[in-house]
Order: sequence, then C-alpha cells, then structure tokens
Amino acid sequence: MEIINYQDARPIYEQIADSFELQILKGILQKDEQMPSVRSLAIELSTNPNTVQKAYTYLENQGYIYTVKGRGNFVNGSEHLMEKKKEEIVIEIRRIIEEAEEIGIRRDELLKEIQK
Amino acid sequence: MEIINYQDARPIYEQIADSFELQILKGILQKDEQMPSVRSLAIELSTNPNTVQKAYTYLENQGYIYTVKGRGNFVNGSEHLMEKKKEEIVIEIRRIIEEAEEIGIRRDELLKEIQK
Amino acid sequence: MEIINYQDARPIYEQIADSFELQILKGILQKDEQMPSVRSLAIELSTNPNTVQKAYTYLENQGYIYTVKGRGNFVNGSEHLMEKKKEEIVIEIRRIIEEAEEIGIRRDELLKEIQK
Amino acid sequence: MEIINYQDARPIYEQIADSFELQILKGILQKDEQMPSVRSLAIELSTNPNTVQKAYTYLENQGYIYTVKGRGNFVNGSEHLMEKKKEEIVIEIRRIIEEAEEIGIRRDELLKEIQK
DNA sequence: GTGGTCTAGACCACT
DNA sequence: GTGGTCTAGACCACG
Repeated sequence: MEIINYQDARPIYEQIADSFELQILKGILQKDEQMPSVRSLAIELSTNPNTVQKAYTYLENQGYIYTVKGRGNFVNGSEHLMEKKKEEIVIEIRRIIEEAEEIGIRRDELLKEIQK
Repeated sequence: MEIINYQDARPIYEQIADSFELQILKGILQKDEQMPSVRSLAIELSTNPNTVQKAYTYLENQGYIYTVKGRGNFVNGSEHLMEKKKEEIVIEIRRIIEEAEEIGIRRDELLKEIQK
Repeated sequence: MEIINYQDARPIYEQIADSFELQILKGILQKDEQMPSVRSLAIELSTNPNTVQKAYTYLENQGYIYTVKGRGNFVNGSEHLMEKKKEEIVIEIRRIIEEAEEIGIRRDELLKEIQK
Repeated sequence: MEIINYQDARPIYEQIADSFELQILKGILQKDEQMPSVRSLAIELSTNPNTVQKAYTYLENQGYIYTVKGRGNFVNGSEHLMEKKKEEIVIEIRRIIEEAEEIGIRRDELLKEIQK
C-alpha cells in the first residue's frame, strides 16, 4: 500500500495518520500490536522522523494508539473508536444533505440517488 | 448575512466564494446580474482586494460567473449549475458511504441513521 | 511575567501553552484579542518558532485560541472553557482524595486540613 | 495486582515504585520485610532489570526502603512515612485550590463539589 | 507579514 | 533502540 501521495494536497503527516486510522478501523492492525518505530517508518516512507512523529501524536490524541516510553507506540482497541467514527460519518452526511436542502435539492431526491 | 466567519478554519477567499455560490444556486443572484466590484466588496468585508479577486477567479473557474473586461463580473445562468452541484453532492455522499463500508459500517445502518 | 523556566522539567512548549491558558482563563487576554505572532513570540522568548507553533497548536486543540490563515491566532471566549477547567480540577482533587483513602487517610481528616 | 499498565503514560519505573509505595503505606509490606530481588522482579514483570533498579533507587531516595549490600532491599517502617505522605497530599490539594482561585474559581464552590 | 508544513540533525529520558 | 523535544532554516498558502 502506498501511504504517501505527493500529488495529494493534504499534508504528509495527515496522510500517514489517515492511513493508519484506516488500518486500525479495518482491523488490519490489532489491539496492542506494535506500530512501526518512528525512525524506521520515516526511512521506509523516505520522510523525516518529525513528520512521522506528528502523525503519531495526532493518532494518540485521537485515541487510536498509545505510547510506552522507551518501547514504542501500540494500537488501542477499536470498538468504541468505530462507534465514534460512525457517528462522525453520520453527522457529515447530514450536514451535506442540509446544505443541499438550502439550495433547493430535496432530501428524498438525494436518498433515491444514493440508494441506486 | 455574515459572509466571513473568522472562527471558521477555511480561508477567507473560500468563504467568500462559497457564499456567492450559494446565492447564485438559490437564485438570489440572477443570470447576468452584476457582481459587486472587487474593490467595493473588499471594503464592505474589510478584507484585502487580492482575497476578493481570488474568490472571483475561483467562481469563474467553477462557471458561476463570467468576466467582461472593463465592465465587471456577471452571474451565469444557474440551471445546469444546479444539476452539476447535485451530481457533485451525490458523488460526495457515495464516496463517504463507500469509505464507511470499507471499515465495516453497513450501508443500511448509515441510511437508517440519516433518515432519523 | 517570565514564561519559560529552564529549571522546570516540563517542556518549553507546555510552559508557553500553560502560561497563555492561565492568561485567557484569568481574563487578561480577552475574546478575539490577537495573540503574539509565532515569530515575534519566538524572538521574545529566545526560542524556536516551531516550539511556539507547537504551543499554539496545543492551545487550539484545547479550544483556547483559533487561527485565521494569513492573519494570526486569536483568543476564544472563555466562558465554557472555565467550566471545563473547573470540572477538570474537581476530578483531579477527587482522584487524589480517593488515592489517600486507599492508604487509610480519612476524607474528613483531609478536608479539615484543607479548610484551615 | 497488576503493577504495570502499558496504557498508562507514566514511565514503567515510576509505576513500579508507586505500586510498592502503596503496598508499604497500606501495611501490606511490613517493616524490615525483604523486597523481591531486582532480577526476580524484572522477570516477573517481564521488564528490564535496569528499570526495576531505577524504581528501587527512587524508593530508597524517598525513604521507603533501605539497601543492605550483598543482602538485598528491605522495607522501612511506615509510621512517619504515612505522616509525610499525608502532608504531601494536603500541600498538593492546597496548591491546586490556590491555582483555581487565581483564575477566579471560588474555594467554597470547589469544596462543595468535592463533598458531593 | 502570518501560520502550516517539512527537513536535517541534535540531545534527553526511558527500556 | 524508542519516543519526545528542540534548533535552525526553508518553502508554501493566505491576506
């Protein structure tokens, strides 16, 4: 899997974080599994350790991983993270639908299109 | 209507562009109506003319307005723009749903939540 | 006010963040007031812009400030931040008292001492 | 009792030290009782002997244990340690309350919340 | 000029 | 070896 796409406008650290978020939510990375070390991942992705560090700090703030000093970063359990993510997605879709309604696109029209 | 919200993380030019996009799609601004001049709008919004210009350029690229040299900027017709926008929204929602399915959230679960 | 204390074991960015958190909660910095720019504060504190940036990012995540791209950082309103902070303090004290009870120090003994 | 919690952000040596501090203050470990050897504890906790040694050094500095060269580590009496600990706790809580007062949270408000 | 991101390289605490 | 922090200096988007 290619993690970094330089064409992508999003910052590198965000692409890295998103990639791991996805792997954790999909269950590819399991609870308490060790993440690649900051340094090794930096080399693998041909990027700077600080950039990887920033991604990991973000993932830790979001509750996806936890850090053990001197040992490394490890994956957190994903059950309630999945619930949180689902909630976010629902809110996101609702927001888009409401914006659409504001410009006169009817909700049922959209839902019909989506269900196709 | 307040056009610029500084709490909003989006860049100013984008907020301005979105605001006019909305007004055009809603029909508040009608076909061939003249847009405020870059300078006057910059003063009204207490912002930089460069910022307004950037918003107008963006709106022109998106097909919402057209420029007549020496005369100003004018609104394009909104019929097919509305269709285009609706298409974009449908694609956007579909993309989100597909991403959700990738991490194991079922489509019908989401749709049930949305229709609440 | 001296913001950075090199004897202090806490990282510099945290000391900077805490200092501003305090100023905002005390009302010394008011809603929508502009924060010092990253660069100017870095010079003033004889530290690196990245360090100040890290402090500001932290303050933004905690809801103390907001960023306007190209303009600077500004103070958020502190009303509900104050509530949040008070909640945190209460939880912190309760935690300490419970730990004390575990080793046989009675709650009322402690409270009597505190009220002196 | 689980001594090490890797989810906990505190360093391992500190968690080990705290755990023994608690056992001594609770009286589970009695005066002059022998502590587990550095090596055996390291094996039991699946951690590094250096880490256990660091915890023991810390406990010795705090007066919780004493070392007899060639024989091992032994528990100190806990009577005056308890007094010292209680003192520390009171000071800690007072410090927090004073900080709260600095940002305008009233002492009696806090005490009311705590007693709930 | 302002913040946001990134690189290169360093030092420290912890294991 | 591992993460966390910091410095010095650079480039980009935004206004």
